Amino acid sequence: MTTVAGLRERKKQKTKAAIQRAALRLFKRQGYEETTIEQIAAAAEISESTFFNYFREKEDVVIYDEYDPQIFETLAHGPHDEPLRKSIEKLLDTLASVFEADHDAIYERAKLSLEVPELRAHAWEELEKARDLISSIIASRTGRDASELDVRVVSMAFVGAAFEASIEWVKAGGKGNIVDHLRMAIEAIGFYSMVERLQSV
Amino acid sequence: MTTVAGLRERKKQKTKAAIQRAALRLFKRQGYEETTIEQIAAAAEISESTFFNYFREKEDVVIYDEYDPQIFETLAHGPHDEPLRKSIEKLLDTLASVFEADHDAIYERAKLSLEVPELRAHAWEELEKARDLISSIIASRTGRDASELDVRVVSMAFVGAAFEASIEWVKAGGKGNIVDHLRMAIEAIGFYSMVERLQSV
DNA sequence: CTAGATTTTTAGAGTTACTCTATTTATACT
DNA sequence: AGTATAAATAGAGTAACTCTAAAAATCTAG
Repeated sequence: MTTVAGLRERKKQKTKAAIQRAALRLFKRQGYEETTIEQIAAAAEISESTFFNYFREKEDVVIYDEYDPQIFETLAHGPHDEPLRKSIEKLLDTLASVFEADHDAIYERAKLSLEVPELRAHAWEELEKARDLISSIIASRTGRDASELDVRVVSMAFVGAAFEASIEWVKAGGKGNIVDHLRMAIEAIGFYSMVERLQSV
Repeated sequence: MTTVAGLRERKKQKTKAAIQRAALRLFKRQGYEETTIEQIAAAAEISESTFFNYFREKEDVVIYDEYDPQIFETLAHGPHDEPLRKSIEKLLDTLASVFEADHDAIYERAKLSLEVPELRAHAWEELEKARDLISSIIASRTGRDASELDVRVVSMAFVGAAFEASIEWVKAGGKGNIVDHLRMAIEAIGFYSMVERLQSV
């Protein structure tokens, strides 16, 4: 059935990546709002229709992250009985290596996401997905339900911390280690004791 | 100069409120995305151009909240030397009375803001304003700077808690007291001890 | 290798939110 | 009452999307 990864499938991935590259280049040169889909399509040598085959909307071309599945995997399918602190450390390591491997593109996308109001609003949506993921992890660690208010609130605090950390990183021009900011943010909210408190209820 | 509040000004407020009312009625009946500006304008008996005089974009008609200034006032200009817990309690009281006074309209708007993806993303933007406000309050109470990472992270946690609390409230169909949810959320993150920790640095 | 099935790309027409400019109408001030 | 100012409107234009139908590329079986 599937030939290792489907030749067709791989080609599609390449096209998608090419569109994103072309778009980001244009955004960097002339700004997000000033760049039209028409221009992106021309630069990527595809039709406008094809653009919308790959990305549901203009914003998606910035949001789309090929590494997301990898990070998701690390978080969702780690052993659920290891201490939370350890799982988080693993996550931070994964993040660090991803950021290192593709620093420039990630920075450009992060910068856009934070600076273009429209995109910033959208970025929040992504955070809600992250919150749900964290919630399910905390839930499985504490024997609570992921849908309970206090579990969600704690996850939200974590995700908010991550958001602020990335703002800090972008502010610093992508220099320095985002993971350090993240660690500091997690400290500031006392994340681990929040989770412990959940456990005892 | 200004005749008590400017007849012109009051008329504008009325028009704005009328447009919002017409829009919300249509949104409730046929959904947000299914309602066009043309329809709203017709229902409010104004031209499309006028709609855009009052609201920069369609989303604003849901986001716009006449009570915001009041809440802002309570938060920003309270005495900066009273204990934080007391300021927060004051805020919760203000919120409670606002919610009671205009329950239905507020509920409808909250429901829309959380259910329409486009609006939900926008709602986040509002939360960032709230975060900044909280940051400046915490800053003035702790002698820290509102722009520091840990101060922002703590404020973000608070705002995230408020967001989750309002989700809970909407989920419950607007029944029950949102302020109770909020209190519980603030407890869950250990907000007050977070702020104390900021103080001691 | 060829024919048919399937998937991908494309063209093009239509909708809607929003912008801009210019004109008309309503309100306030002397 | 007449003039300055502000608000409402018409109308033309742009760009992001949606939908439909057809063309082109790719895969699969015989």
